[in-house]
This record gives sequence, C-alpha cells and structure tokens, in this order.
Amino acid sequence: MAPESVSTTAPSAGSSTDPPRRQRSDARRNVVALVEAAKTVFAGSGVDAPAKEITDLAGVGVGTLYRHFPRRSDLIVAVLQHEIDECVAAADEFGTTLGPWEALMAWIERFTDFVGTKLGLASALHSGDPAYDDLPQHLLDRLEPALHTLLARAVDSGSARDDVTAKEVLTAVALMCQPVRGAQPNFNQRMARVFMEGLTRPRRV
Amino acid sequence: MAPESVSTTAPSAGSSTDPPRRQRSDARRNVVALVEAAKTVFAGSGVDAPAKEITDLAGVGVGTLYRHFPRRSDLIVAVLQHEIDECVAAADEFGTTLGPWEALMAWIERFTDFVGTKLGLASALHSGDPAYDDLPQHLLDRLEPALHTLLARAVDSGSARDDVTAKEVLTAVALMCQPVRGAQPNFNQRMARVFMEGLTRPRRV
DNA sequence: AACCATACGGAAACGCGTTCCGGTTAGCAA
DNA sequence: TTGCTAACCGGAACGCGTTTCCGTATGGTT
Repeated sequence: MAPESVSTTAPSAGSSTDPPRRQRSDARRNVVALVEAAKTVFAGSGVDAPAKEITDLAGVGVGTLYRHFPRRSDLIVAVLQHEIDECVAAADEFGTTLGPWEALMAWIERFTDFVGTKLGLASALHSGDPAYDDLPQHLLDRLEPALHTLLARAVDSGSARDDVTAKEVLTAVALMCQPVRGAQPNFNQRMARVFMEGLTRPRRV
Repeated sequence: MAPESVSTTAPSAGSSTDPPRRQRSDARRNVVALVEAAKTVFAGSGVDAPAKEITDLAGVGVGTLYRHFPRRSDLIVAVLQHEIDECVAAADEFGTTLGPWEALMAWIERFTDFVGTKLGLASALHSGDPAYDDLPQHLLDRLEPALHTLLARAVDSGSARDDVTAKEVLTAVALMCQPVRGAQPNFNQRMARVFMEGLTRPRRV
C-alpha cells in the first residue's frame, strides 16, 4: 500500500535502529500534491493515465512520483482511501436501518456506484498487470469485513444462501462493474442485481 | 475480422478493377504458420503475449504478422474460429436434447469453459485497448443468436425472466469469466451459475 | 554558519507495439 | 525458359510510456 503517504503516525519511536529523522516537509508537500493531481487525472483519463500527466499537474518530476508510489496501485489506494472508508461506513448504517436482505442489496448498489464511477478501476482490479497487484487484496481486506456482516445477517434470516462467501460476492460484483462499450448506462448495476438475486435460496421453477 | 486468412473464397471474380492476382503461396503458408504459432503462444502466455514471441515461433518477421493481422483481435479470431463454431453447434444440440432451463444452463457452462480456458481472453474482451476493439463485437455477433434461441425458449416456458436480453447475459457471463488471482479453480463457473439463477423469475423470500 | 541525510528532477535506458522500406520471390505471360 | 512485376518478406527505425539512476538542491540539525 501507500508507503509513506498515510503514515503521519508516530515517527518518534526510537526503535531498534538509529533514530529515524522525520520526513522532510517538501516531501510531504509533494505527496499531497501528487495525490491531489492523481485524483484529478484519474477522474479525467482513467486510472492508467500516463504518469507524466500526473507529475506535470503536480509540478514535480517523474522520479518523485515513483519514489513515493513505486507501484501504480499505491497511488490509487492513496487516492481512494477516503471513499473506501465511506463505503465501509455505509455498511454499518444500512446494517442498522434496513432489513437483512434490503441492507445487503443497498450496500451492493453503493459498492457498484463506487467501483463503476472510478474510470477503469474495475479493469485494473483484474488486469493481471503487476503494477496493480496489491490493489485487489487491499480493497478486499478493507471491504470484506463490512460485507461479511451484512451477508451473515442475510443468511441467518434465511434470505440468502450460505454457500457463497463475502469475498466471492465482492469479487464477482467487482467483475460485473467493468465498463462495457455500448452498453446502457445502468447495465452493470442491473446485472449486479441479477447476480444478487441468484444469491437468494436456490430452487427450481 | 481476419483480413485475408479465412477468405480462401473466390478470388477469381473479375470485379471492377483489373484481374487481381491470386494470393501467393508463401503468404498462405505464413498465415497458417502464424495462426499455428499464435495458438501455441496464446495457450502458454495468454492472448497478450509479445508479438515477437509469436513471430519467432512462426519463423517470420514482425512485419509479416502485422500485414496479415493488423489488429491483435484479428489473430485471436483466426485462432478461435473453430472453437467458436463448436460452441455455436453445442447450442443447437442442447436445444434439442434438454429442457428449456437445463439447455440454457448447460450452454452457459459450455461457454464459460470456452472463455475461461483461453488465458486472458476474457480480460481482453473488456480491456478497452483498441487492439481488441472488434473482438467483443465479433464474438457477440456469432454467439448471440445461439444463446438467443435458448433464452427465448426458457422465457416462453416460464423458467426465465424476460427483462434481460441474450446479449446482456452473454456480456455479463463473459465478465464473470475473468481470471481472479488466488481464487478456487471453479470460482468463475460457480459465480456464473449464481448469476444464471438470478435469471429465474424474480420473487422475494 | 556549516554539514549531511534526504529528496528532487529529468535525462537516459528500456520494453513493446507499430510502421516503413529496400530487397526478394512467386506467379504469370511471352 | 525467360523476363517482368505485383506481392511479399524481414527487420531496422520510430513512438510512446514506464522505470531507473545520479548529480544537484534543500530542509533540518548542531
């Protein structure tokens, strides 16, 4: 994940090795500028926009980008951090205000919104490109617990089958969120809903 | 689609312009060698293996590859032609030997087998890379009619909902077939099945 | 003020797809 | 057979984006 960007945490702990000097102020500034620039560029050109586009906007050299964010996924994670947190928070809210099944469906819709509106994020998630390697794992680690709670409740209440894990649901729905050329605007959401309906107790007609 | 590879058809028609000379024998040989090599390389390194790997195996220069197959999708189509035909044929068979719903499910499983075993084919389908532009459309054109028949029968028999088109099903299932790192081997098939079960008439629990 | 670990920037190296062109050859006609 | 020419060949050259590398600048500390 983001190597040094988020960690504004306790650098003072004189650990095993020599006293580590604090991060320089210009470095901190640049990290912020890069994340800010990346947010803008990603929104306009997708998550695999040329690196130079980002560094130019941030007013730094490419070296600086790669030093702070060795992999593209590091940068993406930094950019999305906030929205991911919001997504997790939504799970708590739905879980307490809606019925088991409704909460599950509502959250999935929220999740598809999140993934779908990030240009190319879904594609990156499953591209196999090593630059994005950590991305799926990180999202999974963060979101899986949130969904797990909702799903377990739906299973307990008898409205969802119990042979599919939260992780699998998350992965499958993420797959469904990939942009499709020439599809109707809400295609992905509709298909995700169909998938979710397949999650109700199975039976034949 | 494949520009000149498949078209062993009637070059003799003295059309508007001067009599076109027949395709040269070495050209024909090279096309065959390339498709053969591509089949091997695709199987080993996925559909986006470096072009040079293919040309080396085929024993030709890169120029020859690009002349015959300007887009990567042309080459893929040529390689898959046969298997696509088989997939279409399977639809006919299932349609006549199985019940409406069972035929539908059987064919989808057949389809996931096809897409899933082609390394990276599913990813390529939705990559957005212009090199693969024609690929989805070509597969859709070829497979949609096959599925349409099966789906219509299932809808008529009352076992499937009628608010999702064959094209949508095909696209959605293709999305689900994308390889996922660290997933169980049959993950994609299972998820595709869940999706299909969501296709039964909707109702609440 | 002086020192130095840290960080900067952008040039250079690299990998890969794609284009281009001088040389070669298969097919056809005389 | 021989000669002509369109068709074809190979790979060098080019474009573009990522990634590495290193001389230089600078913030922090003494």
